[in-house]
Amino acid sequence: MARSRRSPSNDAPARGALLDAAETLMLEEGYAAVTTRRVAARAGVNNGLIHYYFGTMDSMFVDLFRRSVGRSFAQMPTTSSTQPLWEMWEAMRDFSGNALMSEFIALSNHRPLVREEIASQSALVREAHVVEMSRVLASYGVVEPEASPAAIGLLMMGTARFLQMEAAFGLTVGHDDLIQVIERRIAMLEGDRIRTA
Amino acid sequence: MARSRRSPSNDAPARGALLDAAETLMLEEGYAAVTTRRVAARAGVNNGLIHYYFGTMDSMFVDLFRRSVGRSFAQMPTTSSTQPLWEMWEAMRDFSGNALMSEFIALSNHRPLVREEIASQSALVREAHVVEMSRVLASYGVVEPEASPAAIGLLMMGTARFLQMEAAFGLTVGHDDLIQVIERRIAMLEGDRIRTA
DNA sequence: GTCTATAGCTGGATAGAC
DNA sequence: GTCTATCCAGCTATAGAC
Repeated sequence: MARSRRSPSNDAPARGALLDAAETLMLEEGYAAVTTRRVAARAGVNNGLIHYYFGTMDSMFVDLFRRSVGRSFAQMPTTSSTQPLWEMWEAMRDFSGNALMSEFIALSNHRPLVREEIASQSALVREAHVVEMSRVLASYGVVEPEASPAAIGLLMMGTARFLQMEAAFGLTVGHDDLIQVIERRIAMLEGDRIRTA
Repeated sequence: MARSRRSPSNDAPARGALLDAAETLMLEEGYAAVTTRRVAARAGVNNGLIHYYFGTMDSMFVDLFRRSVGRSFAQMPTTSSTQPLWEMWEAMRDFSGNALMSEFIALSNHRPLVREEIASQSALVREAHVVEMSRVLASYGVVEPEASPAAIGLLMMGTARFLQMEAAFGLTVGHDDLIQVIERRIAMLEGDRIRTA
């Protein structure tokens, strides 16, 4: 397949390096540290290149967010999983994108473009979650209305995020208790977690 | 009681006006909008005054956070509440400090002083929550280990925060479902919510 | 206490050489 | 594509007049 010659190219090494640098900075020092100069320095290129590839910083943030969402989608448990609930729960808990997401949310407060992107992408992600959760619960014979698939998904997601956020501040009181409550429920449906690794 | 003459005074009108202005800016446009110039402009004073009262911006953020935590403490359900769980749940849900808290968390990522302050204050707040929750559950005869007081508190808090965050992006799928799940549990212990107003 | 003025820095963005 | 050089805006913080 012949390489198209449109400029600027979408898969140039420097472009990816810039996104990587921006993501690392965002995780390590917060979004306020993501400036043209610092991103470029970490990527080992000149800051002018950011505008060459992305136009504006707004646009770079949007591209970075899209890349991150794409990854989390690719990581979602497949239909053929043997323990889909366990896998969802683990994905929600250890997904390092949680920290990144917190930064994007704060960022969206003063960058309308980022805000719109988060809103639309999040709606898609949640829709996919609900579809998957409904399928899984139906297969286990769980019926409403004790808790709808959407509610269960929200509960797991909210808990995972909150625990992670607290832990980042050294707060862990009650964490193990809450994790056990949730995992006991999961185990009732699909048994103890089978370690694959 | 004679007014002490230490300078700068802690209850000067300008000082409070500056904190109010900073809080409003933080909520409306995110912490990045909280600069000396913008805060001073909104408070209707000169930006030099910020350094006069607080020294540095770091220090101003810490003072602002303390004030906010103090308020949320004052708002906590009292021991004599007739429906303490309902009141806690409502305080967790509509407390506008939730939005402010998100900003402080993001801010803490690159301001060590703010980070330490949040960590220590949050530990105190959670401790108070657990004590209160234990007392309430014990009075209802709820026993462990189905769910410890700390776990229940975490679950409510995490859910309240997550729902509010999602709602800020226009995401409300499954929210009513989840709220009902939680409120049904509360109602099992202390009956339907009695409207006081 | 509150102001003006300013020093000194860092940021986003662009023009143009290579 | 990648660089150097540069413009202009906005920031924190301080000095000193009132």
